[in-house]
Amino acid sequence: MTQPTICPKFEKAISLISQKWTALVIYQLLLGTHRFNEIQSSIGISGKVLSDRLKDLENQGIVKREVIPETPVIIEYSLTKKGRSMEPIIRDIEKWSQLWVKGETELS
Amino acid sequence: MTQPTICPKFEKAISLISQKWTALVIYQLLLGTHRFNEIQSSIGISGKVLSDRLKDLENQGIVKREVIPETPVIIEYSLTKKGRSMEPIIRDIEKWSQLWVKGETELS
DNA sequence: ATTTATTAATTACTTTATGTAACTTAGTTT
DNA sequence: AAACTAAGTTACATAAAGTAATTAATAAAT
Repeated sequence: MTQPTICPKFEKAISLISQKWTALVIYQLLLGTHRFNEIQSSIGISGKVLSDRLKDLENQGIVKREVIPETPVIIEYSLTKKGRSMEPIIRDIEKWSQLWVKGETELS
Repeated sequence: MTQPTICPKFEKAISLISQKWTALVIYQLLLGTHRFNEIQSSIGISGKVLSDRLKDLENQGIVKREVIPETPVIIEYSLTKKGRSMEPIIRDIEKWSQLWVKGETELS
């Protein structure tokens, strides 16, 4: 009995959004271009992990890293077209959370 | 300068789907009721982690665990209404993956 | 000219999560 | 009785994430 194997593309996508912080980074960048420290303080991620995530996302073509040769140098992160195409996923999670997730003060 | 803090409900939802295996378990249960070993072999998760995930999902009211008093006992897992309400999220990920994720053999 | 500050990281170390494989419990077939 | 199956659990190993100090490059302050 052969198992109906899961589509590798779907699996890749799932492992992307199942990686801690990835969805929140994308959520933040959906609001517009941000600098490293801005992302860090807005979502509360450590520098180490943010650095890792941004590299991953850049390698996957989801985030664009731009060096602005001001003094001192400014590094801007933004979503590519592929990155922006994930907006519906994030919005669905947002909608679902408002309908189904209990807030901190709500009982049962 | 106060950071616009992220909605706690949204954060909860994000941390739910950002947990490894959670989305794949839900994906599998969207196909219908399954037993422990069926889920295990269909998505390739270890017994230990599947056990953890099912407990979490049950506590959050996303999965229902039903003991069928056959001999030997059968334990069936299925989605609750809340669980089924996550279908759009999963389907969006599925759609996105087909459009944007490169398969194994595809170059660049 | 040296000290101090800032940004975008990196490094070393700790804690938490996940993976692996053997074991358990209860009932079942040989 | 020995072996099998389902649904886990346990002990141990590896990987991922968290924390805090450090670095490199440049600027501003003393």
